[in-house]
Amino acid sequence: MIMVENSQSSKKITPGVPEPTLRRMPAYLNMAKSLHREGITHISSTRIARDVGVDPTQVTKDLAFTQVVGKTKVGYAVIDLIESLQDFLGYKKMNEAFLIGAGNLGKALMSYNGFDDHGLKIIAAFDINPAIVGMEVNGLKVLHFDKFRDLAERMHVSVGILTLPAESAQSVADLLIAWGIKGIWNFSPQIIKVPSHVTVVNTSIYANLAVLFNKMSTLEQQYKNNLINR
Amino acid sequence: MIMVENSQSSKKITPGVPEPTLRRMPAYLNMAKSLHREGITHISSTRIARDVGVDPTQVTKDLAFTQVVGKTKVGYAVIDLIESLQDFLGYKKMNEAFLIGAGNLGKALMSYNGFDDHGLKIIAAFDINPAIVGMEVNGLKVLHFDKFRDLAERMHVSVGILTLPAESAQSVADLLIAWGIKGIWNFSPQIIKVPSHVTVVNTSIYANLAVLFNKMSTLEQQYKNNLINR
DNA sequence: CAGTGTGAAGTTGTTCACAGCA
DNA sequence: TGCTGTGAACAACTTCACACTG
Repeated sequence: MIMVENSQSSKKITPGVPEPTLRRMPAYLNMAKSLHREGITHISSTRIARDVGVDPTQVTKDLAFTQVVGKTKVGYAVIDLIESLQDFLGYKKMNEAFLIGAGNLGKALMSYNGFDDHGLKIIAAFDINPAIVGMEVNGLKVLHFDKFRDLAERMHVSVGILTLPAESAQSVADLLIAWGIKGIWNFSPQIIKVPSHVTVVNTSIYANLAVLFNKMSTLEQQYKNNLINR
Repeated sequence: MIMVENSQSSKKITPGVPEPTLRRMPAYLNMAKSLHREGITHISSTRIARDVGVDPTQVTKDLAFTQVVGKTKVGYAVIDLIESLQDFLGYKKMNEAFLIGAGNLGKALMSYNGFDDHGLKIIAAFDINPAIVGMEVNGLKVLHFDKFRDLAERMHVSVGILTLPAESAQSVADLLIAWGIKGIWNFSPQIIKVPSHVTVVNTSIYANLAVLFNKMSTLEQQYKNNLINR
């Protein structure tokens, strides 16, 4: 048995799970859950692959990260899969979050009840707009951002959700980091920079639109070319 | 001047723009816009790179897709950049969209006024929940999904936005496609499958959470290891 | 033989190195 | 010198091929 311990000079210690893998996992989990509801107990990576639309080997390799083991011929036990994935994705321990910017998107996230089962709990929301401060959304009152420091010191919150305009994203992020936040979920189009001990995930709505439009027009173009070329 | 026309047998006609590139472009645009507001007229890829947090060469290569040309020593003209990017990203022509599923997220997207400048206009919203049908959100009435077919036939809508539960995502997508939609923006955790002439972009909120949590705990782990190893 | 698991090959995207320019 | 632009090296991710297992 060969085991390479990458103990080269401090460049990269943990290889980490590939991001594409992480992005696929919720889809596997979702599928496993619906199979479970249907009473199906076992599933092969081949079938997961077909239903989710990726390569079977990919599924196998992805699942290997969760340390679930499949039985040859039978496949994976659906319950094991659900457990392993939930565990791996960190849906079991609760991460408490502050949300900054209670505009449309912010309010939507506050109203979103699906987070509870996915390891995230928004425990306070902030804004600076007087028209918004004081509003109650889904049982959560929107506080003035002034109060942030106070609360951040008392409660040990790990995640900051930024649903605010691009202009203020970086400066608010800096404050969050100074006050001890470990992860930032950034919904603004401004890509923010953070020190290496902090994690950011950028979920820009416009990035997705960009991909959608571009692919649509590429396809259209391709279709036109085909018509001409034949 | 060399110009390679990839006219090899019909395997891939258009190479297409790399998806990561597309995802970065809105950030460049955002930056260019804020420079423009500050009255800055020229910017180098080196500086864009530093501010956005990617490699300078990457920026150059990304921008090359938009056909914008930079001047040596000076950089790119900010106005050109804005124009080229907006054009490239398809923010100039309007794509009309139907939104299906007017729950929290659906309503949030309906209230989101930023789409107008980004080439997307939601012209109708549908649901089947009687408690939601008939509501008015941001000047748009939520219709019963029954009405969809009728409207889809009359109006030539290109984009469908799915903000509905995983269970119904695939079946609704199939209907949309049958009725002529060209692109689907899927917010449900169910990865949906479509014929090759239709584009899908999956924007699962949980996929992002998964990445955030995993990276956070990897970092934490790494930090602990370092403490021990030294 | 239908399925897992894995090393090797292939593909895509990123970073490096450097030529050319003002 | 500071910058664009590009071909070549590199790294990450995906797909292929196949050994193994019940």
